[in-house]
Amino acid sequence: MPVSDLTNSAQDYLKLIWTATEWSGTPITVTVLAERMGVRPSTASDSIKKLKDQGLVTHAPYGTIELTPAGSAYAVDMVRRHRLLETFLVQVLGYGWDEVHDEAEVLEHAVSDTMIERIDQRLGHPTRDPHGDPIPSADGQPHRPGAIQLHHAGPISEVTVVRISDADPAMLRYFSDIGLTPDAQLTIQKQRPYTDAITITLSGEQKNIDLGPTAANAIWVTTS
Amino acid sequence: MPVSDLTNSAQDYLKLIWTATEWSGTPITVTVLAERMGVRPSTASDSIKKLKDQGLVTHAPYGTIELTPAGSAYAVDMVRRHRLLETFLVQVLGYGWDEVHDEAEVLEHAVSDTMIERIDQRLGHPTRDPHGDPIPSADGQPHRPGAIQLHHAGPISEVTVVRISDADPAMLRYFSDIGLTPDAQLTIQKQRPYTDAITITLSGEQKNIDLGPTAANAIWVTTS
DNA sequence: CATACGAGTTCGGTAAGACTAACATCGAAG
DNA sequence: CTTCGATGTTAGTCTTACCGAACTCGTATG
Repeated sequence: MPVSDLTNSAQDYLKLIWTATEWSGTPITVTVLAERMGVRPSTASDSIKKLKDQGLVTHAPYGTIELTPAGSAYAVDMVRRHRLLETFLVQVLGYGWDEVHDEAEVLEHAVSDTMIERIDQRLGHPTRDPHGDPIPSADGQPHRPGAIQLHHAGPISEVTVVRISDADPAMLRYFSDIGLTPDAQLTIQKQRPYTDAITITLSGEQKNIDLGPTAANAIWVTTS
Repeated sequence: MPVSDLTNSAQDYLKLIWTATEWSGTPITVTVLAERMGVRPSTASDSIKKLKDQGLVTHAPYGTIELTPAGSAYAVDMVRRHRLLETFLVQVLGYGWDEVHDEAEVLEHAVSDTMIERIDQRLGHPTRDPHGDPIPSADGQPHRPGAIQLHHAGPISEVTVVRISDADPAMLRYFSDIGLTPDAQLTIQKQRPYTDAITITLSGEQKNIDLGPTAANAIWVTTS
């Protein structure tokens, strides 16, 4: 049963539940789901019930939301579509990495399986999208278990940027400007106590950069 | 007001009304509209009423359907989207000309104006799609007034194929196989009386090809 | 350990777009 | 000039996805 059997809305919910737990293990709540989907909690609650009836999520009233294997498979398929499209837009149509998210958000529901395969082929089966997020292969889903948010990394360490959340285009443009992209190396200078600000230096430069909590939470790094 | 302000359904109706009169001057009827949209006449009738309320078509009950200038502008925009996408799929993703119609039908509602412009640029501002249909420029709509259906061309004439309707993929594959594509030259050998069949020869070959009325109506030619 | 408050749910209601069934109109043929 | 069949319209219903309002759960705090 192809992912196109689901309504666009169901595809969005599944993808969102999956991505919410991709980098942080905490399961998502109805309220957060509603916020990210731009709908009221009552709507999200309704939708979850429908997904449950279809066997795509498990959810006891007032309890946590988890994907079933079937739901997870659909979610991974949507994530694959989204990230392949983002990569395609950047590499073939000259988009900037800050412009692709919204376009891919719409396209992922519209393109056929055939088109996704041809895009994958045309791009040479890429494994990461422009933000560093892994592109699941046609079957299973990979993961990058070692990564943590910059915000939670200890001081002093030399780290490598693994992925940057694609949620905020303006923030992405700023990161572009200062050279902060996936695979960049950086040093965490200090974490001031009682501040959420964090100071970093990019490898090869000596300029200090202060990042607030929003930015520091959007950047995932690894110490390897 | 961009075309994306309309519902997908409204976009489809306008495009269909426009394309129905692009090559033959006769205005479309509710029943034909319903058939081509794959809906019941009652649904088409409802929809036309809504389009009328929005000032996009003129329509007296039981009367003919015509686009207003505003409706026509939206329609041309949709046609441009469709044909640019078809061209893009063939040239960039290696689709066959018989595969692109359905994919473009969905994508035309999903891609942004920005993406359409980048595709246009990437393709070098093409003027005809893979089936020979003219691609309207960003503003006005062109036409190819001299063209007539092969079915209505007199005998003996040497003619040039201008466009081939993209409605039937199987038929397109057959045309491909025998080398019948836009810009092909052909001679009409004879029109048998009391038959809808027509016999043609492609330039440079001597094999006779018989075409039934469906095929002969899908091919538009010019004598120039 | 009671309760208040935030999180979650349930319950009508709306809008778009589709359907079926029943009704209205037009026009051609007798 | 009437009638009948094809074409078109109206009315009522369904589904999906959303909303607001009112209700319920459960836990953190006083």
